[in-house]
Amino acid sequence: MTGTTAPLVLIVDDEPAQLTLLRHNLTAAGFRVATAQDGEEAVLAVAEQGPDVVLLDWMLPRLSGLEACRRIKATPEGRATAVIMVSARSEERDRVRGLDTGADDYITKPYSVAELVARVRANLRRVRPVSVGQVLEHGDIRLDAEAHRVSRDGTPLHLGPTEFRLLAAMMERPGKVWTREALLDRVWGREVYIDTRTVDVHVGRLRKALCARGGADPIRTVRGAGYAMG
Amino acid sequence: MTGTTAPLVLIVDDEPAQLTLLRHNLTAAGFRVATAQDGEEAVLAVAEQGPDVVLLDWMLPRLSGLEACRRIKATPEGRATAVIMVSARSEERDRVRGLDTGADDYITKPYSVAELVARVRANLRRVRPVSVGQVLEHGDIRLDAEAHRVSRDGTPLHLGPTEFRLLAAMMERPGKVWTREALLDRVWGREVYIDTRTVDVHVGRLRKALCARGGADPIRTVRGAGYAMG
DNA sequence: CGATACTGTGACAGTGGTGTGACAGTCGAG
DNA sequence: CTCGACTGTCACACCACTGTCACAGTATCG
Repeated sequence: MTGTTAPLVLIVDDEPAQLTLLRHNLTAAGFRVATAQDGEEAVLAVAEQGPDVVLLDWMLPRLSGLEACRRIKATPEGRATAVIMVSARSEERDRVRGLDTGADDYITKPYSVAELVARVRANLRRVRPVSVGQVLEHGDIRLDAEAHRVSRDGTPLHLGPTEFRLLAAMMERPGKVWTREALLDRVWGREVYIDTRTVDVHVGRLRKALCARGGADPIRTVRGAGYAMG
Repeated sequence: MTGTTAPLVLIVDDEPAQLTLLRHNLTAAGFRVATAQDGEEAVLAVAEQGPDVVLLDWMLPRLSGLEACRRIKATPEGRATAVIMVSARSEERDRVRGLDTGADDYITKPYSVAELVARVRANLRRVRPVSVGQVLEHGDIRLDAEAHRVSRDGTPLHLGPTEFRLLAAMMERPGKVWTREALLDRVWGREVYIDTRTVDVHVGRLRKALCARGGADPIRTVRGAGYAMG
C-alpha cells in the first residue's frame, strides 16, 4: 500500500479460466495479482494481503459475492480497499443492492478488458491517490504520474525516482506542511529506518532540479515543522 | 465538506429541465445541491464550493465534460471530490476515456433515479472520510493549521514556531484567559523548566508581528492572571 | 503621593534547525 | 568487468530563533 510497489489486485472467481484470463491482463497492465476461489478465501486474503482493489464475482461457492463484500467492508483493511462487483446480472436492482452493500463499483459481464482495466485504475486512484494516471499541476509545474514526467513552464525536467515521489506527494496537497516523518512514511515507505535529515538532502536536490532553468523556489521551508508546496 | 452539514452535490448540465429534475430528486434524498450550466462554471464551482460529488454531463457548452473533468482533477479540491460522468453515449471507448481522465464513476442515460442516488451514495462513502485542514479565524486574523500559515486582513504574516503555536492555542479558545503556566504547558510542553516571564516576551513578539502592518492589538493582557484573545 | 507589584521590551549570547558540498555504497546497463 | 546514476550519511557553516536579563513603563493600593 505504499507508493513504491505496484498496486495489488485481488481476483475472486471460481472459474479457473476466468482467473487465468484476468491475471494475465492485469499483470500486463502493470498490477500485482492475487487470487481467491471462493468468498471465504476472499475475506481472508483481504485481511492478510491488504490488496488495493478487489474484483469480486457475484456468484461464488461457500459465500456469495454480496455477503463476502459485506464482510470485507466490515474490516479496517476492507474499508481501505476498493471492491468492484463483477456479475452477469445487469438488472438495476442488483446494481443498487451491490452498491448499497458497500461495493465501490459494479461491472457486468460481458465486459471488455479495456473497460475492466480502466475501472480498476479509476478505483485505484481513490485508494492510492497519486500512483495512478493523474496529472497534477501547480503553477507552471506539471507532473504526469502515469508517464512519470515532470515539466516546468513546458520544459521537461529530469528527476530521480525519490525526487519524483517527493514532488508528487507535495503536489497532491499544495500548501500542506509535511513533517519530515510524514514524508519518510509517504515517500520512502512505512517501515524504513532513515535519518530525517535525508529528507532535507532530497528536498535540496529537488529544489535544484526545479530551479535549474530559473524560476522561483516552489518549495517552502517551515522552520520547526517541515516543507510545503507554494 | 465538514462533517455536520449535508453532503453537497454539484450538478452540471446545460439543460434547465435536467437541472430541475436532478435538483428535486437529490434534494429529496437529503443532499444539498449546487448547479452549473457549463464546463467553466463547473471548474470554478468546484474550486469555490468544494462539493463532495459532481454530476458532470458529457456534452457541455464552452468546455466539454471530459476537459472539465481533467481540470477539476488537477486541483486539490477536485481530487477530494468524486466526479460522476453522465452521458447518453454508452459505447465502451467513451467510458474508458471518461474513467481515464480521472472520473470516479460513469452513468449512462437513461438512468433510473434509484440507481443515480445509489451511485452518489456509493461515491460519497469514499469521499467523505477525507478530513480537511482546520482553519481558525478571529476577526481579520486567519490561521491555517495544516499549511502553517497566518494572515491578517489578507496579508500573510511570518511567525516563528513558538509564536505560531502560541497564537494557535489562544485562537482555539477566544476569550479564554490563559495563565502563563497554562501557556507554558500548552505551547512549550509539560516538563519544561522555563521562566514564566519568557511567555511575556513571546506574547510581545507575537503582538509586534500581528500589528506590524497596523491594526488593533488582538491580545488582551489580564493583569495578575495572564493573556487572552479578543 | 509614594511604595509596590506587575508588565512591556530592547539587547544579547547560545542553541539548534537548516542548506549544502563531499563521499562512499548500491544497483543496473552496457 | 567498468561506468554512470542514484542513494543515504556526514560535517561544516550559517543564521533564525530562543530564553534570559535589565530597565522602563504602568496599574494598584495604603
